[in-house]
Amino acid sequence: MQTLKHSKQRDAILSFLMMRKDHPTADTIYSCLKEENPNLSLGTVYRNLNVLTEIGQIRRLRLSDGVDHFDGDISPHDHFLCTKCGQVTDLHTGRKIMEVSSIDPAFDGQIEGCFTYFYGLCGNCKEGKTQENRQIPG
Amino acid sequence: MQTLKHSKQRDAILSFLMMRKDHPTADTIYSCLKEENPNLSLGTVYRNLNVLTEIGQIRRLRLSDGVDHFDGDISPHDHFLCTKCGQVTDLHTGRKIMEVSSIDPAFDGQIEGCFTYFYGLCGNCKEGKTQENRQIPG
DNA sequence: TTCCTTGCAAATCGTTTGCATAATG
DNA sequence: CATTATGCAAACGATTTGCAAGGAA
Repeated sequence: MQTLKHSKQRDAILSFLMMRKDHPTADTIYSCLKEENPNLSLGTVYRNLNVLTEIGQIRRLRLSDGVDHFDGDISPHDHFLCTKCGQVTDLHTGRKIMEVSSIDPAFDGQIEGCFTYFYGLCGNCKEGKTQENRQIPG
Repeated sequence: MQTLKHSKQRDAILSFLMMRKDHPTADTIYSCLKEENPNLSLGTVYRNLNVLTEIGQIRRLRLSDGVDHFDGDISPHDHFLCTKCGQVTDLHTGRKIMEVSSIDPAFDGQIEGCFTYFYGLCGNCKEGKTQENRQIPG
């Protein structure tokens, strides 16, 4: 990989992501940051999101809506997807990979980690407060 | 949802998926089935994959390559993604949702289930037998 | 006959890329 | 100065959609 040079755009994207508790898409990031820097281009946002993901400073989430979401919190945690409103929230669990009680003995690879996506109804939807925007988990 | 009518195309897609032990994309399904039915169209494949997913007869997997994969095995099982060659394989674990040792007490939703994606090196890549096709898990 | 499904092609949408210019080290 | 990053617009690839015709209940 080539050496990284400093860039204001990348800094802005990273700090924006670290501030948010949700998981915005490239387009959301672009719209928000464009307010402060009207010259910002969408391609730059995508390029930097890829760089930041590659160097492990952010996490890319592929969820059921088919659009990439990004998470500025790279600490180990899982995600919860509401099957009704589509909202994605952090979910901190005590799970560790070793707690998996048994792994298929036929598996001959080497596990480095895992991501778990929980699904169900979020607090609001449980009480029927939101409009439908159904997502099929996967 | 509207009533489903029988269709040869949907049947073919479903039985094709149930036969495969891997997780083909819409395009792979299309190419394979087109050999037997040259009139088949890609749009039909996509439409039926959506229907089958909605009625729960197949599972859609969104993995790190950004293309949808489909799984004809809807029994509870997880998946393993090789970070080197990008291959996706089934991984049967003894995990049950209750084994999660603790859930964030701030979470006020209702969990119905979860999917776990493991990542690491598959058996072949562990031994350096494959060509690189790096995937970033997410 | 009614309504769902198909094939085809065009449209959509998220993401990537080429290129000339600007910024960084 | 050498190299990476940017903005812009065009290109791309996966998926969806409109429409007229075909097939199932």
